[in-house]
Amino acid sequence: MAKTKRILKWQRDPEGMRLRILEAAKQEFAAHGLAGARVDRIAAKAGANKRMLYYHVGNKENLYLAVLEGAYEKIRAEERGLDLEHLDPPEAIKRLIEFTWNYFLRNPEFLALLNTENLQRARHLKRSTKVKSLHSPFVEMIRTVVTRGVESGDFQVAVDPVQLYISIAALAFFYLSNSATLSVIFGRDLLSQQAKQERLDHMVGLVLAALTGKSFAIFGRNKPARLRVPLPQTV
Amino acid sequence: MAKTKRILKWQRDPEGMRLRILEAAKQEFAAHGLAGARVDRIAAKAGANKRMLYYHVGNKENLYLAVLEGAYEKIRAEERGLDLEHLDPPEAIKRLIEFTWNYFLRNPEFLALLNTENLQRARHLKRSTKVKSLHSPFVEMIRTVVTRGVESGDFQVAVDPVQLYISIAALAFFYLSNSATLSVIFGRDLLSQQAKQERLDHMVGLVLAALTGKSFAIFGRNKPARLRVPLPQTV
DNA sequence: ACAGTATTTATCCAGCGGGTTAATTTCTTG
DNA sequence: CAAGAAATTAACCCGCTGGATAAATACTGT
Repeated sequence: MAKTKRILKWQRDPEGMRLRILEAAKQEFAAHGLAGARVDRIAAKAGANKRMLYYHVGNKENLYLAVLEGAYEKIRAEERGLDLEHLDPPEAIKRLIEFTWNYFLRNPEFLALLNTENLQRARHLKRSTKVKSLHSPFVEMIRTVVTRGVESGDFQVAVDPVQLYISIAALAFFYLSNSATLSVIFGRDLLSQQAKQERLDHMVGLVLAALTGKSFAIFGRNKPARLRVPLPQTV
Repeated sequence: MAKTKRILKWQRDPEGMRLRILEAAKQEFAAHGLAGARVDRIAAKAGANKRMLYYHVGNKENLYLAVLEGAYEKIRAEERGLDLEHLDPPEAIKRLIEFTWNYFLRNPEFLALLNTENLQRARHLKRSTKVKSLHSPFVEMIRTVVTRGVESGDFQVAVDPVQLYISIAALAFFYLSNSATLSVIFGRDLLSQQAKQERLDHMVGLVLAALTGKSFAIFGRNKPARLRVPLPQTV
């Protein structure tokens, strides 16, 4: 009784604390960049004390690197979960594009973190041994899919898998990462349900048309009728 | 004589000062983002005093917006200088891609500024009347080129010009903007002369193959031999 | 030459922000 | 249950940064 009757002010939970700090830091760094992020806000968001950040992770830059490494680990893990090797080549490429698109949609902080790190010219990434060992499984996957596609006659030409990987990422990444400025420039909401569906159709159509030589429109997921009207609303 | 013999401590040059401030600010904001930029560094780089920034442009945020507006004005001006309407459709698209690629290569600060502004969810762009009136001439240009291409039989399908514009920008923008992290991930220098040439060939090939249905490789600028070897260096 | 204005300089300051110190509380273990 | 280790808290420090003030200097019209 005497032992436990006292009300505890707090409980220990080092692992949980560390996770909450990293999650809060991810949000903060993604929302404000490295210089714009505020250590106090991270602490508050994590339901922690500012001192805890330094106790668990070190200083601000270490915290940032830990967040970045976590982000790469997460996407690589999900990428590994996808096995597309057994699909026929065009279908595999389509799935790959859809996965990339949906991952970026589900994890907008990932885009912001990458942009932030590129603003730093990958200064932190370079000193990370962890990230360098995380090869994307997609490059090898694309290589075998493309090879199979060429052999089966589905594809016209054997593209460099790295180039294709970058291009697929680019089509999705740029659209989402720059949706704010693009929406202002074009005066339309690029993140509406319809706009997103149109973008996905466009990306799949573009890449598969390039690979197969067959017409664009047939790859649209649904409502391909939209694509038959080439004179859309004024811009 | 008596008039001019005195050594001047400084000369007035309001326009020149303003230009130097904006140029220095562009470099600083591009290199460090909005929060990371230092007003003192901008002043030093401009060969000016910190007080001058406030005298000429107002506060830090106004300075940032002025830089952003200048960046958009500059690219729009160069875009207008290109008239592609008279070229045959595939050639016009190729030129468009080359221009975009080269502009980004020549103006890396532009990429960084856009990323910075997107991190702010276009907060500043939204309050700029100037930028909103700066429509890119490329969208209308693409629309007519695509229409002509479809009519002449060069192109398979009439794409939405906005989607195509975004895709072309994406292929170049992402590669260059993210070259730092991508170079670490892939363990190769994506900015070497050869890598840049390969990227340009790939982009032109991808887009034109998609539009025309013809094979990828034929659009390469030179050394198309590279593309015939589909099993490149290990990644 | 003189007065008034535009431009530039030197200096200051209040608050913010990352980081630190030291004390307090909880857990572990013998 | 005692005592040391681990985790957490509260309070403080101080350099830096954006911004402000006022004085000095250059230009302009009369």
